[in-house]
Order: sequence, then structure tokens, then C-alpha cells
Amino acid sequence: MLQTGSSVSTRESIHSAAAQLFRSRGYSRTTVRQIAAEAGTDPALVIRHFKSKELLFLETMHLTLDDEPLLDVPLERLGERLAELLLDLGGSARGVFLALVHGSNEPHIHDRLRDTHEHLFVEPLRRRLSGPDAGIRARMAAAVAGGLLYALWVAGDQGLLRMDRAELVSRYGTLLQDVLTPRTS
Amino acid sequence: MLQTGSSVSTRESIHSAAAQLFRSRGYSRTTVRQIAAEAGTDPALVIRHFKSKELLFLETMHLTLDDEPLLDVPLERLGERLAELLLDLGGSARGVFLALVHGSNEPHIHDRLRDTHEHLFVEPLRRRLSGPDAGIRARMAAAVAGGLLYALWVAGDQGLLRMDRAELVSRYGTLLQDVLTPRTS
DNA sequence: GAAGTTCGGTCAACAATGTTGACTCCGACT
DNA sequence: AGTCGGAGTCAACATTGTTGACCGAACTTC
Repeated sequence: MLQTGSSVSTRESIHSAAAQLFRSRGYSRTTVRQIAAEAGTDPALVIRHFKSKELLFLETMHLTLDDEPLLDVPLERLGERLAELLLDLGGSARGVFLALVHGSNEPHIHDRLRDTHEHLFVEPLRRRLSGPDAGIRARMAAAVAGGLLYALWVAGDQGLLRMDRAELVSRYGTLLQDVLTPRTS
Repeated sequence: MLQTGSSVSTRESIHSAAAQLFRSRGYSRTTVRQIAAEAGTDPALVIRHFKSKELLFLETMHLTLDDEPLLDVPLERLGERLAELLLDLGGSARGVFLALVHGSNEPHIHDRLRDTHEHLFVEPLRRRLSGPDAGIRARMAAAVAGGLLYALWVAGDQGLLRMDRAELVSRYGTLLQDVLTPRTS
């Protein structure tokens, strides 16, 4: 194999520098030259390694959720557990989510956001539900979950942000629970 | 008065051209030169009239909601009415909402989105509610409402988009109603 | 060991972007 | 008549993503 020693390390330098910058500054506000500088290399090399800024973005911005907590909880506590999961989702997840939302003006990034929404929220919930409208309920719960992240992070609702976490978990938990397993009033 | 005849008309040409382009192509994908061409004028004039592309964006992208339908409906049908309102919100409102969401990487646009969320959803609902937790319920309902628009337009959930409108109104209506006026189970 | 090929790296350049400044022009007021 | 202010035009600037030309080193092949 031809020398890959140096290439791998610089490629990874670019990758991690890009991930950090995209998370903290978003897609449009981070420049290829910034990434190159942070990685200690040349802007041209960034493009050479990842073809384009957009592909680099797509390669670095992955949002995953450990869905074990959603699987091992009894069905009647699924809403509460999901609420906990969402409100504990801080740090890097926030940056990735916002970068995807903000960048989704770009078609490919929009596709990525759609996929993320699907297999981050819809699918795990769908697997826990049964009944003819299980799909619909899963999608609605996913929309409610996304709505929480939207209100907190995208819209920046100060009222919700300042709320006591326990109360928010409780209220949003029962709300999600009602969507997932409706009370047949 | 000094000649304002021509200036007003070109200024309005720029305004409407910008509004249309921002709505259909978003903030980052519409260029000042495109706006100028559409308005039949010069890129420099666009900046001269509106100081910057961002200020032009803020001046054109306003999202308003006719909240009368939320005021004249009995309280126990507020959720359903809100769901109808959200799902009828098509056309230009969709473009403005998406432009704000996508552009809110920019701090000033983020402020605008926060204000819009506040006085489009939170305030009208807050006014219809009473009780010690009225503010919280209004904010949560606003988050759910935003979540619907997020799932439909930002994430582009195909499952929800293909759903029967009447069923979506019914399901989301009762969901919102439960948030606004909780059943004390 | 010599030649050659392939890849990482550097540099300069390109087109397109938002924005600015210099300059012209024309209508309005003194 | 003259001057003043704002609208319009044009050329330029810095910055953006991206490309192509070159260089050097390491591995392969004879």
C-alpha cells in the first residue's frame, strides 16, 4: 500500500476539526479555510479528501441515539423515558441537530435530516408499539419530540429553557405517553 | 419633497423580489444579484436601500397569523381549531417559516424566529388560558404546534404528509386540546 | 540500483458572493 | 442660474468554495 500514514492522520485532523466547527458554528458560518487552519493543513487538501464542503459536512454530522433506554422500559413509562432522553440530549447532539436543521436548506442535508428524524425517533418508537395505528402514533410522538427540540433549541423558547427539568420531564413525559398509548377516554 | 417617485417603486420592486426569492429559495441560496436582476436594478442599489442582505431579509420575512379563529372558538375546541389553522397554513407561510428556520443560524434571524414563535403561538394561546400553569401550558402547546410544522416541513416526514387531513386535524386537535386543557385523569 | 508511478502536500488562480466607493444625472429648492 | 441631495451605474474589493499545476517522497517494477 502506498504511504497512508500521514494521509490518515491529516484526514482525521480535518474530520475532527470540521466536526467541531460545524457543531459550534453551523454549516454556512464555518469556512473551508477555517477547517484547514484548525487542522493545520491546506484548504485545497480539505476538498481533495472530502470532494466538497457539503460532503464533508454530511460525513461528519451524524446524530445517533442510544435507544436501549427506550427498549428496556415498560411500555407505560415509555413517554417519560423519552422525555428524559430528550432533555439529557445536550452538548454535541445539540450542535449536530442545529447544524442539520440550519443546513437543511441544502437538499442533501435535508435528506440527511429526514433520515435522522426517521431512524432516531420514528423507528425506535414504532418498534415498541402495536395496533393498526401504531405507525401514526409513532410519527406523532416523533413530531412531538422534535417539537420539544425545536422549541428549546431552534426557536429558543426562554420560558421552557428556564423551567425545572423535573417538571418538564413529567409534563412532557405524560404528553408523549398520551400520544404513544392514548387513554381511551 | 425630493423626488421619491422612482425610488419608492424600485425599493418596492426590490422588496417584493426579495420576498419571493427568500421564500422559495431560502436565505443562503438567494443572492443579492438575483434579487437585483429580478427587480430590474443594480446589486449596489439593493444594499443601498436596505443596508445589507440580512436586513433586507429581516424586513421582508414576516410571519403573521390571523388569530381571530383562535379567539372566537369555545375553549374546548381550541385544540382542534389550532390544528386546522396549522394544517391550512400553506403557500407563503411555509416559505417564510422555512426561511426563518434555515436562516436562524444568523443571530438576528434567530431572534426574529424566537419573536415569531412567541407572538405567533405562545401569546395567542396564553390569552385564552387561565390558572397558575397557564403560561406553561401555552408554551407546551406552542412547542407541539411548532413540532407539527417541524415534522411536516423541516424534517419532511412523508408519513405525516401523506396522511388524511381530517384525521390529522382530529388527532392533533385532541392532542393539542389535552395540552391546553388537560383531562384530570 | 534506476526508472516510473502514485499519492500527499503547497501554491496560485478561478468564478461567485456581499459590500463599498467614485462618479454621473436629474429633480427640487434658493 | 446655481447648488444640493438622492437615485442610479460601474468598477473594484475581500472572502467564499473549488480547481489545476507543480513538487516531493515512497513504493513498485525492471
